[in-house]
Amino acid sequence: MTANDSPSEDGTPNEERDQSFAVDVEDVLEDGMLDETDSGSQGLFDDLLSGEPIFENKEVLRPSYTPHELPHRSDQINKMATILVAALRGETPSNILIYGKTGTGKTASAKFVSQELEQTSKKYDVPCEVEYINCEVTDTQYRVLAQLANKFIEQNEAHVERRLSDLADLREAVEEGVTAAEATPFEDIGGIDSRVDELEGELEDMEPVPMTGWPTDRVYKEFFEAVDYRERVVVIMLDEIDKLVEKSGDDTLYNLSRMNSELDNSRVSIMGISNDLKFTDFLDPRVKSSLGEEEIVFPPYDANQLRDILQHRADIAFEDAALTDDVIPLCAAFAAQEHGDARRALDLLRTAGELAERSQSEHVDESHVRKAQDKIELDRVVEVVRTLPTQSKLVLFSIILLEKNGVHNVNTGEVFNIYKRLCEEVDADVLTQRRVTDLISELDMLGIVNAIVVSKGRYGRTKEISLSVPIEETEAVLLADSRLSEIEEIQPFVQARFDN
DNA sequence: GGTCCACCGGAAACCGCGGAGG
DNA sequence: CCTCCGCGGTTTCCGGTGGACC
Repeated sequence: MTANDSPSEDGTPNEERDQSFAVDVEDVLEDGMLDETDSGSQGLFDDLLSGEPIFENKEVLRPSYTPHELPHRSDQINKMATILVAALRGETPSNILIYGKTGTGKTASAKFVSQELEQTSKKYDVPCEVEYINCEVTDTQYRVLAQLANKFIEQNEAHVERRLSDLADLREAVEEGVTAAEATPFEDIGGIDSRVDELEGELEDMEPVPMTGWPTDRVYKEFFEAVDYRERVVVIMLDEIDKLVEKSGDDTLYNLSRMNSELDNSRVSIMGISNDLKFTDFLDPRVKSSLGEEEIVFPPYDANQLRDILQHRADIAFEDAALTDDVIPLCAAFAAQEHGDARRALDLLRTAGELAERSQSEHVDESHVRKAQDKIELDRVVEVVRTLPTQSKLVLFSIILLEKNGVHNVNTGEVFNIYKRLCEEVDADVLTQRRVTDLISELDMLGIVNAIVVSKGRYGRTKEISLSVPIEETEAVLLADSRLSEIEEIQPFVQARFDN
């Protein structure tokens, strides 16, 4: 449905704000209930606000939420920690490559570990930083480098400004009579001033990299210098790293992985996160070996593990006793069928809760979960159909027209005839039957239609095609396409053909 | 058993397009 | 700037096929 529900792993850093916001909403809910009993007047929203609230904090169920505990991932987390602890000793940690399908907790675990790492580094005052980049959003070498460069330039600026204010304090102290030599390495105020000038000069040089326009090697140089500006260990987290390689090759990774040999002050370590287990096949062997020094695999969750995860989050997300007992096992079972995707399971649970809320029932029960499953499935289909290429839409529409006229298990020939006529109607070029059979097979792969080859003996051999999605909704989506919306007159034609 | 329908699906050629490279 | 190459989508060509019917 909306963009919010799309399964993107965007790392929006405003969870805390969202949570506090969610709490405010709950407060409003309470107030609303009181007001209603007082005044007795029924406004538009009063109905919706009345009744028991089901959610206590819905944000916990959203994909962007980073949990503080990740059940069944302690092995992976510990392994990451044992590798990254080198950073806290000032050594370079090995590069890490993390594999796992969507919704197996890769990003969440990695973010959790990096938060811990940064906190610990502050505690012991070891300079160590983690930079997160989502390569699906930042998908070219230039953008990756520019983003990193700007992050570090910004930090360096802050660092220099801090030093400047320290020096200003010091200058004051010296003027008040403390001998400079006692407190500082500077001999007198003149020494401090010249150091201030020096730093201000450096500050001048730190300009951010523009989002476009520079040659890539200049951006690289800029990034390199920003990182090497002072002593530290930097962990670069590249999420969806397979997307980056797919779209812009392995140059970026090559450059990043050989940086260490040229850096004087700092150390860089790369942490790649990939959905695709085989993506290293496309890499330069040198990059492959340096990047995959350590590999961590995140296997899909099974139904029991999913149940733990859901239980864990549901405790926070829902009001006490808002869920009936079978809700969580059912969500877990559904999601386990879908390759153990935890995000999917959480989505299901949240949608079930929303449906319950909307229908104003006091509990979330099994029926809501089933409805939620249907709704998510429908949303998926709508999305797939909506983004289909025009030719495929025409083919699908032909099948729908036939189906609507009571022809089930249509064969390729019939579909092709209708399709041809449709093409004339909307002024699209007509593809060959050969090609149309391929399109039908694609629709089959997407689960929109079901096509099996059957032999009708004497009367040939063909695909029997039947629709496997709800007719009305799908048709509505197709008609929403500007090119297909003009079709209306085709109905009599199908009828005529059918009469033959 | 042979025929033959009506399409399947592999192979290869073709065609426009965009991007790398001269 | 032009040229060439690779690529995805498409067309052309064609051999293949399971089983109802003769």
